[in-house]
Amino acid sequence: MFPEPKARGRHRSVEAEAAILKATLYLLGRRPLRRITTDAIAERAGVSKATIYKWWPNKSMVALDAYLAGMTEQVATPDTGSAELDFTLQLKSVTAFYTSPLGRLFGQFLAEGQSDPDFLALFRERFLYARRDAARIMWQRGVERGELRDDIDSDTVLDLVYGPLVFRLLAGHGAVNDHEAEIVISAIFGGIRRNKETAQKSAVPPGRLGNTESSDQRRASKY
Amino acid sequence: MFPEPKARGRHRSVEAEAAILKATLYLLGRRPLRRITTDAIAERAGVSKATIYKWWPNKSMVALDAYLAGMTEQVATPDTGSAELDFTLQLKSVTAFYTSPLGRLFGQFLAEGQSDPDFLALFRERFLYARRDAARIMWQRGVERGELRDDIDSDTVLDLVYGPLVFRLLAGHGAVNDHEAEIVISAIFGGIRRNKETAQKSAVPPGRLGNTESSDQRRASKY
DNA sequence: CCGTAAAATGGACTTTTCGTTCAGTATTGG
DNA sequence: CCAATACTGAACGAAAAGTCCATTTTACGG
Repeated sequence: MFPEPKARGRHRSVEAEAAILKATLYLLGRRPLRRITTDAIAERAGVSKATIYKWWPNKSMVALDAYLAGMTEQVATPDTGSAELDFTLQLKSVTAFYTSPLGRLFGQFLAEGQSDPDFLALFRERFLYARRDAARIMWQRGVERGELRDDIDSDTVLDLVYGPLVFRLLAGHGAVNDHEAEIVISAIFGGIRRNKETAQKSAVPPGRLGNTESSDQRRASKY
Repeated sequence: MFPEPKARGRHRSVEAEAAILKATLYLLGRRPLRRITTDAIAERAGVSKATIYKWWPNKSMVALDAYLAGMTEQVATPDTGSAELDFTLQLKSVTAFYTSPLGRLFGQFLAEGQSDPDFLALFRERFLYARRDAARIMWQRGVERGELRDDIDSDTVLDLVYGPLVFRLLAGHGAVNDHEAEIVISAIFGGIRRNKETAQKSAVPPGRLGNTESSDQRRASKY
């Protein structure tokens, strides 16, 4: 728990560790994790490859450490008094991060995890759950204020909120931006079923069918 | 368009192609795509590796072909007269498929696509969009019957429906099964905002807060 | 019916990357 | 000083990707 400068022999080089993480982040900003080699990290960090393997089991773990270290909490957890507004701001903040060079790593890590269960578990523990705990607070506040249903599990809600844009981020269909974040949140909060409330709000006459071809990043539909 | 046995030289071996796809499917059922080698496919198919590389650019493409060929339309597109029921049945069907040996490949392909944009694009074209078009029909029917909001883009709806469970499938948090499918659909259709309708339906007294620890596959929350 | 060009295949080859090893050197506490 | 620990640099073997060339199969023109 305490800092222990009591080790017997030569101490671990903090410069080397910092250089490794920095070099890793640099490379991760330029190409996917999969196409980065341990040799490249070692060379750019000015460090022997053996030093890297002494402290990390593989490059995925180096990348995860670099990610966590380089991420100085870039995502907001707003508290405006309105749960829907909180979630909208939060999801906009998240989409902005996930489409940034550093944030794109999220998809890389999930990809890596598909063939490495241990890594995936670590990613959940050290990144995903921390984020989800923060977002859960927003849900709790909304429930306590009586704005939100109290019969839905908060984990379900988090997946409803983040799932759609994570899906888009990974599959690459559809845009991931502020506008889409707003649409997703408003749909989730109001539901997609037609009822009195939405029927009143709807600006589109009932005769007009959906499929309005609004999303620019979509191919031509067959229907 | 027509079968053309008119090629000049030696003909492509249909046995070899079939053997390659079959061997690939066999291996994909046993370990993740990432950990399957082209040599292993070639050996099991009784075929030279060069033959594989002659017809496919890499093993991901072989896997995609094997996937599409081996998938005899295992997912239903129900038409019960109720959009919510249709989507519930459909999502149950999808989760069953995605948790099956063959269906797990969905995540593998998305993972592969994170470091290979061309492959990801092809995956969208040849798999994702076909599935989405089928599901879109269900949405259209619901809109035409007046059950569903006509001011929401169908692509948004598809991401709302599939995104949450795709997210769970890839990140490995939370369960992916019939029960969760029901919960997701009912939440999406009704919305998560508390209103008269949900307040009536709620079996939980307003005084009791959420976070009921219902999901078994969740770690202990910090809150 | 035969020779030839075109195309496909098989086996060996090269290249890349990973992860390890090891001998030598550097640094630190006791 | 010495015992312990860390870092370097280079080399190594294994695994996997991808390529090359000799061989085989086929259609076509004569």
